[in-house]
Amino acid sequence: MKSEDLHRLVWMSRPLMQAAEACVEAGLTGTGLTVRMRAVLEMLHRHGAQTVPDIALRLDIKRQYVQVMCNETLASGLIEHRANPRHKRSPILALTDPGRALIEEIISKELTLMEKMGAQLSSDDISTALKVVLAVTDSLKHHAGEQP
Amino acid sequence: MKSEDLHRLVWMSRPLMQAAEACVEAGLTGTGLTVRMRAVLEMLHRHGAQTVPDIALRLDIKRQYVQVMCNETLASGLIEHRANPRHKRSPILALTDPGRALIEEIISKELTLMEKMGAQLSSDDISTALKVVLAVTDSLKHHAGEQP
DNA sequence: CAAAATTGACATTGCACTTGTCAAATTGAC
DNA sequence: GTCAATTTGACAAGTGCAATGTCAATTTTG
Repeated sequence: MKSEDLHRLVWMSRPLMQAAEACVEAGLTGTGLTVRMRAVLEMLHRHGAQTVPDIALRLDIKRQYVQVMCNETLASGLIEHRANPRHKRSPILALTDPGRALIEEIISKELTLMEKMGAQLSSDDISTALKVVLAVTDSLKHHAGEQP
Repeated sequence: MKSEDLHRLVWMSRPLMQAAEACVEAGLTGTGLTVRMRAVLEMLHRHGAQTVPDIALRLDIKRQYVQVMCNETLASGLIEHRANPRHKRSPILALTDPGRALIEEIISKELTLMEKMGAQLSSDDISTALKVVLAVTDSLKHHAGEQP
């Protein structure tokens, strides 16, 4: 039945996330990257150069922690400071060439894995699943927002 | 495209989980229950009376932590010890009447919420999404298991 | 029966993130 | 332009979930 399936789907999110993070972590061995650093690189790759508070907004975690993540990544030389015309105190973070090469390689490797994993699933089913998950996440967020 | 959708789906697991846990937590206010205690009650409700190590296996977390969760729940009177014929040292945990009533009420409330949220989604889409998520979780687990 | 495994209890630790605070810099209202 | 409010980076402390390590009691197995 519909509600039971939805309930099961929602409660699968934790095992799914754990399995996903374990895989990502496994794919990172040898790169010297941590999962946190990967997240920073991906944000800059997907949404372009931006400041620490921008990333914090997108990841929905506190800017203080994102600062730590970014400082780590800066130390690795995979991202760098750029002058921010809109705010002298808050530099824009941008991928360096090695950083861009690395995150593109990582994402490409992950996509290859996704291809293998999705081999026995239809395109339609996958896009349906994505649609449902996006909708449910949105509903849950709105509901939790009203609740308190 | 297929792999990109799958990639996005996998990375939605964290936001989905966070939204879900926030909603569950919100639904628990007033019951005096914590999310951990709810998990214990649900295990006993779904899979019947069982021991701490059994629950740990099902939740895939270490028995030592499950022990703590269960001791908390025991203190609340929502579950109780039963003699274990197979192991004197390891009592079987069972729902008390208040415990059963409470977890059934909570799950029923959650299902009602799922009904509302799933109103604009088709039954087929939801069961497809569940199928995909289960398959992907399984694939990821197997992949991570081979990797090291 | 002796050795190995299971279990509950307790202590310690790690991790991911939050919260709080400060000072410097920036922005906005007037 | 001036001054209060906001933003930002840096640092310190705290929180919650869970892993890890260990011990003694018990149980299972060879």
